[in-house]
Amino acid sequence: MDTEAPANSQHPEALRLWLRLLTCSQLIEKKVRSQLRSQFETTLPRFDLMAQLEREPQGIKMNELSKRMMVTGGNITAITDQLVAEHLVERVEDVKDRRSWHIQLTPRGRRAFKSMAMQHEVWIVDSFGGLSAQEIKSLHQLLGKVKNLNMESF
Amino acid sequence: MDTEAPANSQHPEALRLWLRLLTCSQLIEKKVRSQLRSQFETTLPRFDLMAQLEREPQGIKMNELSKRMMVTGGNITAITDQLVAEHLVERVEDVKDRRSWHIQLTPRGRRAFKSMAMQHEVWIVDSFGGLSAQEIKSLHQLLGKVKNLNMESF
DNA sequence: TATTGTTATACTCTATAACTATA
DNA sequence: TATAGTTATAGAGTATAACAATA
Repeated sequence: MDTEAPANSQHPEALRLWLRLLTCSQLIEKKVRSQLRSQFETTLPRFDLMAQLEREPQGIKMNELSKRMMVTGGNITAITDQLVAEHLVERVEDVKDRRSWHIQLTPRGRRAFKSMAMQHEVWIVDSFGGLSAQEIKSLHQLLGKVKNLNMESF
Repeated sequence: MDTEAPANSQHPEALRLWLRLLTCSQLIEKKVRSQLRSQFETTLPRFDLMAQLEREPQGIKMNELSKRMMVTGGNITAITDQLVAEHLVERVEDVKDRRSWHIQLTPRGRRAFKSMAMQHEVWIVDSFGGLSAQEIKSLHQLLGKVKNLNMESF
């Protein structure tokens, strides 16, 4: 694997970078989870699923949700069941393939998501509030490289 | 909260940055967790706890482990119990305060950690393998700002 | 046969709160 | 009273594998 790396030069730096990346995402994630719970009585995976649907009004198949959220299918069924029970999303039949569904936000789900998303945006903007527009851009770009590197093996 | 931010200018950028940060840490974390399980039959919190101890030969109190790992005390007890059962760490009495312990790696735990850490380093170096030393440094520095911003409110 | 989604299940991870013992 | 750690418990989050229906 690791043979091209210049002998033990940037290894400790990579480790420190990983620890810091993990700390950052944990700090923000904990904040988002606890706020979603206390303010909206919901969870991050449920919010994520609704966020996916909001961008695709025609709906998304279970399969595709599973890929995008990087979890296995059984979990998508469980989250969807909950949201259906609360009338926030619905399963719409696929006329061409009777095995699959298009999951869509209901009008109520759309309204609920909008009000959550507004607050969510405030939490996130706060989390990066000390960075300049340029710094945000740099971070985004650098993390783009990291993402591509690690998506390949996925 | 959000009043100083230049009106709706960098909000979408902050959101996109957060999604990308989360994706990156999830990709790497999934890889590390699954490798720790398949190669060493252990978990990330157990590895983390041992990593903390490795840097402090005199041992660390439960309390302090709880802060560093950002989880509540009951969980530290549970992880420690497991590692004690496998003779990888030990609880050493504190002569000055009979309520507390110093948790230390045993010699066996030290050996076990060393062999895991070598592999772990390879996984992490791979995860950032496409970045130059300069890019790693920039990322580390930018994430330092993010960390400080979000540690305050912690 | 392969694929879509479901069901059943088990385990990890975590927080909360009540508790014991020391300080 | 306050603090260090433990115990008990509940719920989130996830993966695996067997399954039914359809392709």
